[in-house]
Amino acid sequence: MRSDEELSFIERARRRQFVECALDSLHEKGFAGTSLAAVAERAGVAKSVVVYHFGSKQALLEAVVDSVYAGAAPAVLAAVEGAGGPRERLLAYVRACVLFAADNGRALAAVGEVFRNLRTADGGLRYTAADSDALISYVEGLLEDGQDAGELGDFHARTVAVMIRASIDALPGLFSADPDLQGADVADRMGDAVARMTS
Amino acid sequence: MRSDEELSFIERARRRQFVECALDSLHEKGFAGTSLAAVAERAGVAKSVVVYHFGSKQALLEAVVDSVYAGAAPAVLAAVEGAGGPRERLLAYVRACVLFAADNGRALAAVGEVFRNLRTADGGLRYTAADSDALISYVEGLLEDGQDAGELGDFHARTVAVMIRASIDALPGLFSADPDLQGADVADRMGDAVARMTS
DNA sequence: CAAATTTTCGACCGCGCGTTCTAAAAAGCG
DNA sequence: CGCTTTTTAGAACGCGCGGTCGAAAATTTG
Repeated sequence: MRSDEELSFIERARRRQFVECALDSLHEKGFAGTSLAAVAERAGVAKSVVVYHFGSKQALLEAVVDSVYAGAAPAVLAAVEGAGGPRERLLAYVRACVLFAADNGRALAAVGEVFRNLRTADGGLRYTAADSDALISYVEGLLEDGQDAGELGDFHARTVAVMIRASIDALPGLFSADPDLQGADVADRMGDAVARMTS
Repeated sequence: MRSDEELSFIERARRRQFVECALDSLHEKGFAGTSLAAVAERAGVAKSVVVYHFGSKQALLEAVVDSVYAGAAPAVLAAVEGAGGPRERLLAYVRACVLFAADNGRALAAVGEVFRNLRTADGGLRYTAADSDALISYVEGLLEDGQDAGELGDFHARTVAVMIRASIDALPGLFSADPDLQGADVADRMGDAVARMTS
């Protein structure tokens, strides 16, 4: 199976299943509570089966991260591409992130657990500041585009980008604290705040 | 020693020492890497000594949280109390938080580790959404005071409060990613952004 | 159907964890 | 000084972890 570059249909299904179980466990029991045994039990298999399909716990958790990003990125990028000017692109980005978070709180919370806790064998964090930096820099670019086009005001783009990303990262906690919150309402309010901050 | 309500001088020194070691370990090795053995090794004692003084690992980590908050709260509250009107109080709050974060990155990062990872015996998080809620609600109060006084604009106070707190919580990462950052500069820029967002 | 391959199970390994315990050392004290 | 209390070191505990292994089961293939 390692000899083949592509994964069989069954193999992909198994991986999806285990990623889903790991995602649930991360959300409910946190990083420390998400052992291979816990994931295997949710899937109803022996834990050696999980190792067989992923090779290691680290690979499983990286697959969780990749899986969530593969779902989020297209939705957000499509929204940005579909917007008119720089200002609209920024607001579309924020809105798309909020709406995604409203529907995918579990997934984002799980990714956060992995991001903050997964470490490589040498003891360093698997996902570093450089990874968050990519997201911040993207927002910073949107802001600078707006400033260059004269659509946005004169502010420190990097600082505002950090604040916007921090606000987005706080969304899973916001939605889980108050399940009655409507994604569209939060998107409106946060969009309004971002518009004020950048005008 | 349990019989006495107050702790002896030596006892308090030991506790301070172990809290400091735990704080360093949390910052450098993260929550999972901060075992009783790791803390004891930093302090140069047997791990049973740490247990002797704190009773359990959970109590030690709670002492870390209390210690940091005991340092931060007075500084921030004093700054807010010293400011004139509601608007100035809000900006003083933000500035004080940024300046504290600039000088206490390790401590805040350590508290964050405990906050997000420490769980009680039943598996639930030791520090819940209710704890963060207290901080958010405090900011929300500052915002509403400003709105009632006509000094701040018409925005959704809760949402903006969440965004401000999220931005503050992101500060340790910001400062550790770029050690050359000056606290006063960041305070100016973030204060400016908050002023825009709330005017 | 039989051989070959993929997948699963469950036992097992070494390790580090939080905690407990005992006995010795250190410190306080009349 | 001797007695008591506080503090320390270090061994031991049960446990769950990530990961390995060999054999059985299931599936694919000729």
